[in-house]
Amino acid sequence: MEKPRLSESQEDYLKEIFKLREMNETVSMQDLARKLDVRPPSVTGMIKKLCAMNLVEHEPYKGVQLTETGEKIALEVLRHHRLLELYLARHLNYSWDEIHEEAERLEHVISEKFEAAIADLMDHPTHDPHGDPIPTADLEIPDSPSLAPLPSLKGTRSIVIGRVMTQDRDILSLLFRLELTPGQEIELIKNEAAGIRVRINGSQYLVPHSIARLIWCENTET
Amino acid sequence: MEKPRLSESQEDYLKEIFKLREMNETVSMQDLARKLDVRPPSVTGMIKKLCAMNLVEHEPYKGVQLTETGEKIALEVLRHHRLLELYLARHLNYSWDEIHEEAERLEHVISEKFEAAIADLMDHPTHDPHGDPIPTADLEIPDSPSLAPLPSLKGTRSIVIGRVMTQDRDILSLLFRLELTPGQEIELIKNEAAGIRVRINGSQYLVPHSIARLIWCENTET
DNA sequence: ATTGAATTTTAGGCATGACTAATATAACAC
DNA sequence: GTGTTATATTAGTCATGCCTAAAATTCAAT
Repeated sequence: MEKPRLSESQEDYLKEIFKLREMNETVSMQDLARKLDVRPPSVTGMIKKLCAMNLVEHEPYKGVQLTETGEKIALEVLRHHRLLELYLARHLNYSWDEIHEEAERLEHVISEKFEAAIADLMDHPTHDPHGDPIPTADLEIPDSPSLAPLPSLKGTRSIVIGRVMTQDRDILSLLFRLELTPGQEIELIKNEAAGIRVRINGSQYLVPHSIARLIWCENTET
Repeated sequence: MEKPRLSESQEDYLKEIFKLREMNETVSMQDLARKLDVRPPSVTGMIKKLCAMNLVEHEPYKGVQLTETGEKIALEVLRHHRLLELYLARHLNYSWDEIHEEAERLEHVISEKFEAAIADLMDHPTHDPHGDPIPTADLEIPDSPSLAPLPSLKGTRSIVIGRVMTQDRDILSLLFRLELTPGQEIELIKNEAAGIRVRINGSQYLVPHSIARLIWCENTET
C-alpha cells in the first residue's frame, strides 16, 4: 500500500484517531471534532477523504478506525512529535511545558533526515519527557512498563512515576515544580477525600484527584 | 505598524522580494513568478493582498518594493532561514547541499523561542554556511566584508572566499568537494578562456566561468 | 412502540492560493 | 507614429479545509 503525501490537517486527523483509539474502544466523530478543535461536519468531510485514500475505515454512526497504512502514518507523526519534544527539552533548553506546542508545528515539517539526526544524537530514546513511548524507526511501539493511574494505587509504599497524561501547560508546569515527573520516585502516604497525600524528596504534598488521575505509575504490586 | 500573522506563502513572497531587491534595482512580477515557481497572475493577486496589508508597494508595470513593515518580516524569515542552515550543518551533521531545503520548510514554523535558542547555542553568528549575512535579533544586517565575484579579480594573488551565491545542490556539493567554501583561502593563478585557474591547498583547478561567477571573494586590493 | 436527545450527515458557503485563457499596457524597433 | 513583443492584469476555475443551518439517524427512556 502506497504512502501518499498528506496535508498537515490530514496528519493531525490520523494522529488523533490513533491517540483516541489507545484510550477508547471506539472513536466517534464528535471525539475527533473536540480534539481537533473543529466542527463535526468538517470531520465527516475529512474522514470521507481519508476513507477514499484507504487510510481509515468508517462505519457510519459507528466509529472510525485506522487501516494499516493509516496507522503507519500516524505512528510516523507521533514519532516525530515525541522525538522533537525530547530534543527540544534536552538540546534547546525548553521547559517541560513549552515542548508540546513547538513539536506540534515541527512534526509535520521535518524530513526523515532530521528525524534520524536527532534520534541518533539522543541514542534512540524510547520515551519522551512525558513518559509517552516513542515509536521506533520501523514504527513499532516500544515496550513500556505497565502503568496505572495514581488514584488506583492502594497502600503505603514507594512507586515510580511512569507517564503524565496531559499536555496542558499550566498543569505541566505545576507538576514540574512539584517534581512529579517521569522517573521520579514518590512515597504514597494516604488516600484522602480531597486527594492523595504523597512524599517527594522529603516534602509532603496533597495531590488533588483531578491531577492525580493524570499521573500514571509503575504498577509494582505489593 | 502592526505585524499581522502571515501565511507561509506570503512570507515567501516577502523574502523573495527582499532577495531580488538586493540584486536588481527593481523587482518585476515575472522575476517573482520565476523565483517562487508560480504563474504571473498568481503573483499579481498575491501582491494585491500584500499591498492591502501595507507590506509592499506596487507601481503597476513598474515594480514592487517592501514597506518598512514588510522588510522587517522578510528579515525575520531570512534570519530564521540562515540560522537554521548553520544549525543544521553544525549540530545535526547536515552536509552543505542539504541545509537549504530543510531550512526552507522550517523557517516558517519555528517560534521566537526556537530562534533564540539556536542563536544562543551558536553564539549569535553573523554569517551562514554560504557566507550570507544573518540578520541580527533586532533585524539589522550585519556588516560584511566587501566582496567581488571571482571572475572580476585580476592578478596573481591570494584571496579569501566570502560567499557562494547559489542554493543548487549539485553545484554546492561540487564546490564542497573542491573546498571552494567561505573562509577558504585560494590562490589566483590565471584567467583563461575556459575559466579561472586557482590553487587550493596545493591542488590546482580550472574553475569554469559559469561557476566562478557564483564565488564572491574578499576584495583586497593589490 | 414512541418520543426526545444526542450524534452524524447533507447541503451550501467562504477564504486561500494556486491555475488557464484572454485582455491590456508598456517598451522598443523601425 | 506604428507595430511587435514583453510584461502585467483581469476574469473565471479549481481544490482544500473550514464553517453554519438543516435534515437524518441512532439510542435510550418511558
